[in-house]
Amino acid sequence: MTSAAAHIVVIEDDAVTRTALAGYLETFGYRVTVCAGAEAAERVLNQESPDLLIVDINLSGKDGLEITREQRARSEIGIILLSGRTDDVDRIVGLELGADDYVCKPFNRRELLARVKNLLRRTAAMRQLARRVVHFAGFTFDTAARHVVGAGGESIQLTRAEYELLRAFVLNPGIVMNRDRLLSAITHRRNVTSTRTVDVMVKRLREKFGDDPKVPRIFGTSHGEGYVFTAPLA
Amino acid sequence: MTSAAAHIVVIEDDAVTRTALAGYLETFGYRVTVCAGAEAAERVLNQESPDLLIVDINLSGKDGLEITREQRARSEIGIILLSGRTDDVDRIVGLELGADDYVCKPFNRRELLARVKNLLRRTAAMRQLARRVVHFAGFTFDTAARHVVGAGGESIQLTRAEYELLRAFVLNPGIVMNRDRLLSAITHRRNVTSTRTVDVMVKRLREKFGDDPKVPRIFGTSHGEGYVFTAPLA
DNA sequence: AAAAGTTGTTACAAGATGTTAACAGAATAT
DNA sequence: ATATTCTGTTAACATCTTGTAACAACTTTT
Repeated sequence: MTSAAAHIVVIEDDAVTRTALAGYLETFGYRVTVCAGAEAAERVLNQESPDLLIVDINLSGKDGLEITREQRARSEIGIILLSGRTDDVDRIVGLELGADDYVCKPFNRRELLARVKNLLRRTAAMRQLARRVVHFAGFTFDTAARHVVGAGGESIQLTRAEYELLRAFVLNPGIVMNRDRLLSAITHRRNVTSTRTVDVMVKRLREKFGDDPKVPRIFGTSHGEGYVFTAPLA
Repeated sequence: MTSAAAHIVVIEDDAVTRTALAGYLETFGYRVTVCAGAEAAERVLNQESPDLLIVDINLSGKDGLEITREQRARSEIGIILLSGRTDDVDRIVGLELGADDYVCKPFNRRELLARVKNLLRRTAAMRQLARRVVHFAGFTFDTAARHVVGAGGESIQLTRAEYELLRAFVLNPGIVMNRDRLLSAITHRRNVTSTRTVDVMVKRLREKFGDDPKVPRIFGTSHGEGYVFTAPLA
């Protein structure tokens, strides 16, 4: 598995399937966001960069095929289509639009999980090959090398958790993230309860980046809500 | 897409299906090698590095699942299983062994083609890595000759285990691998107790490549999870 | 302004990794 | 065949990382 929990977005208008699917995937440590329709999903897809999309093909409004076409045009995100019908045409059209997989309902959960795992393994290589370097507040953050260089060229060493946290921040600039979400980004253990861990990690990041908690330039506090990455990304 | 035609190996004991499939794929410009069984296929797989494997699950002798297991243990080649039966168990086992897809006979040719295309797109990034000679951090690693040359042209001698470990790293850049996985890459024993062996091997690799564990440029540590290859591949 | 709740900071214990040394078995040379 | 060298593994201990508790400082609400 890759380090941080993979983020899976489920777009499904049937509430029962939606909830069951999300619950099942969550027990395997994935971060799951559920959407009832294309509109809600697009907000998520525009703000974040999920790793995998599971889409019902028969949605009211914009359907699964349309979503597949749009997403594939702009990203290499993994796409699994769900369908109630065993319809050859739908399946072939979906696959030809670039969906990676097509699963018919009622589907076997274990099978879907295996497909999710395999597809995440495939897309992980692609995601990592696209080396991303981010600049902010004079720092240079190489996400692939897990490495930060300061304004003066000095190397800043990050621990694993600090790296994951910083990555979560720069992937979601300007978005307030609550502690649960940040925690799921930095921890690999399942049975963790304390969200105060996040506070401590943020403090440690602030220390390494010289950010004053009273006047934060990079890691802002949103009282009662969580933290935000506020530095301009260059 | 890569410039050269993708190479697809079809392993299928039914001559009719085999020929039809090969002919169909060839009309789309793929290079296709057909094999009636596992033995013939292994000769091809050992000599060349095909891009995709289409395997019938019910072969006499070594079956498709066994082939899947073996191939997945040593490469990231794309694998599509074919089956005459609509058997949930077979399908799930196949997928859990790491097969990328599972298609039931009689299959729709157009559907299979779409799946082949999609899978080749996914594995393209990985095939890029499977090159014989890899450059990183000033070193040149010839995977076939098991030989490394440093920036100054000096030869760096690797032991078998070190070579296997380095190979596992280079094939999975930027992906955190846990000790079990790394261990299975360097050892072929079954009854392994301690995974600390990996730590020692990583230390020795770091020594030979001049990588400081406190500021790792090549072999990164992911606390609580494992190790990552973080050097940019050129 | 006091109360309630939230966040910042510090210190510490548990857990994980880095490193060295030692050793048995495998490979190689004599 | 025997001696020698090399390799992979294990154990032990030093060092680093991480999660948590406790309390101080701060913010919001009443």
